[in-house]
Amino acid sequence: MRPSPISAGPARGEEPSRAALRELLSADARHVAPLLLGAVLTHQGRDGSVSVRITEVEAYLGPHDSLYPDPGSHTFRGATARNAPMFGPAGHLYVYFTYGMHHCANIVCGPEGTASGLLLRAGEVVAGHELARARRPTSKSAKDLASGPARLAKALGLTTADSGRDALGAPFRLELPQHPVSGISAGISTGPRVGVSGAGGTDEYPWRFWLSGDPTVSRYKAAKVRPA
DNA sequence: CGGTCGATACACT
DNA sequence: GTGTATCGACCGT
Repeated sequence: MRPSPISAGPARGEEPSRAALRELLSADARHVAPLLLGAVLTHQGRDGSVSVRITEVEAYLGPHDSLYPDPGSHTFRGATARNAPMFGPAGHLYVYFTYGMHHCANIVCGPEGTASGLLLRAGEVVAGHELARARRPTSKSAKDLASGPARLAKALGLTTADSGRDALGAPFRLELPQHPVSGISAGISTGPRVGVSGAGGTDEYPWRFWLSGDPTVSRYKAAKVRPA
């Protein structure tokens, strides 16, 4: 068996359509973001299937691929056991646990090793409402089912057990929208990231992307400032 | 609808 | 030991 070629391209032997999708995701996260908006992520769990149309994402950059360091990124201080999937190939999931109770999911982007990705901040449940509702009994309306990063992860049934798994293959599926070529970036807004304080949380870094006017997009809240 | 606050356990220093 | 890429309950408007 020959050693694998030195190439940042898709894995050998991958089905062409999946390889093409992975190639698209292997671009800079800030360029991938508009492609992911409107895309549908499906998770087929043992208890059923839920599909979410992604309406809001945030780019997090790796320690070496950006013009500026990104202290808001989990990869800012290098690889750890938790963030290892971020250093892997594009299209895989990085799921982390935070605040003692919430899971949040990212799609890894960029060439392998750059450790950047897109946090899935909000979406609209487009299939599997009953299961999503069962997973999130506290949601008051359909639009609340995945309107927030932890809500989205919960609705899709994602946990840290899914971190590192390929979002482009079973039991997952990722379908990009058929954007008219002329309107790829139409209806997309950008702004500062949510909940990131200090550098990377200001509008120097407008790395939050959402579908303009979409009702599932979370309202902007400035990073919490603690009293002196 | 908007602001405040407590809960919770894990990763990392 | 410290801080967290958040949520939901509660309260006032």
